Amino acid sequence: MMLNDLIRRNYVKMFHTVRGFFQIYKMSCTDQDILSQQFQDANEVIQQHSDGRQHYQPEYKCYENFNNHQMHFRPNPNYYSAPEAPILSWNEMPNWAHTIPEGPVPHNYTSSPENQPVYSIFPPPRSGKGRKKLRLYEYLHEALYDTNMSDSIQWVDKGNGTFQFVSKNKEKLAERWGKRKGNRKTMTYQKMARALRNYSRTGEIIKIRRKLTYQFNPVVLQRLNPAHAMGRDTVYYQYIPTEQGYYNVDNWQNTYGNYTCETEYDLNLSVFQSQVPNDCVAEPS
DNA sequence: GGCCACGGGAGCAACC
DNA sequence: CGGTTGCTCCCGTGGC
Repeated sequence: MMLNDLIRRNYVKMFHTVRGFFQIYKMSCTDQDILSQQFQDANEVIQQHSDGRQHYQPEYKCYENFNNHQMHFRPNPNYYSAPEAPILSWNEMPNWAHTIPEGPVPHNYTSSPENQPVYSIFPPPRSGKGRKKLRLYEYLHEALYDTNMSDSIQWVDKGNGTFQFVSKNKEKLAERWGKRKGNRKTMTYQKMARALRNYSRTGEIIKIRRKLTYQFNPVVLQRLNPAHAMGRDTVYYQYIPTEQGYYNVDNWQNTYGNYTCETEYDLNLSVFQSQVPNDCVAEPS
């Protein structure tokens, strides 16, 4: 293999990796300055490891456009203050998913002998101001991907976000939740379930008519699970307690609360906008 | 009778 | 400093 080919491949691979990191990171980063700085750092790494990059069209063209655009992010006021996705075209967009583990990537996810090591690409949770507290549904979603918790909570249907508590160990999960929140008193399943029932009002999670079984709002699921949301034709169905079976995501908001797709529209738009490439030409900003 | 679901309502702490 | 949010805690009721 020619040395040039080797360098080129490594350069392209690095580029895809950084781009992938950026896509995930921009959805969770609350600070535009940090985002810009992180990406600049990544750029420096790329530049340090690529010589004669001018020979590597069209990747370099994409990189150049991407670099230019990250200076023109506009804050999205509707969601996490995430910067709007740069309108770019990525020919190999789905490839970057290989650099990111399947499933959710919680901040504090740790590797263990049972599960594969996972690289945390999210910024660590900020203590104090500027960082929202862990929500119960986030914790449950995290637990569903933690093999150590599989004796307490399990997916019934991962595709539509249906999960079930294991009767025998549900109290254990509740206790862990209480400890995680730093509660003085011991959390019980009953109290945790009360909080879950509150989610029915907002539509984030609904109770379905099966013992100890609940279902995530598809939009919530999508947000918690960005790696799954990208590059796939994901169709979510809603379980309707009236024996009508599963409903499409479009009908969710008609039945449950005020947690509508519109709430997350900008996020979803930015996710999908940046994954439908045709060429490497960026729109003028 | 035990388990689970449901919901009202008060309270609390962090955040805005 | 008051309002809001997201639980937390307790309780009564009802279905299976």
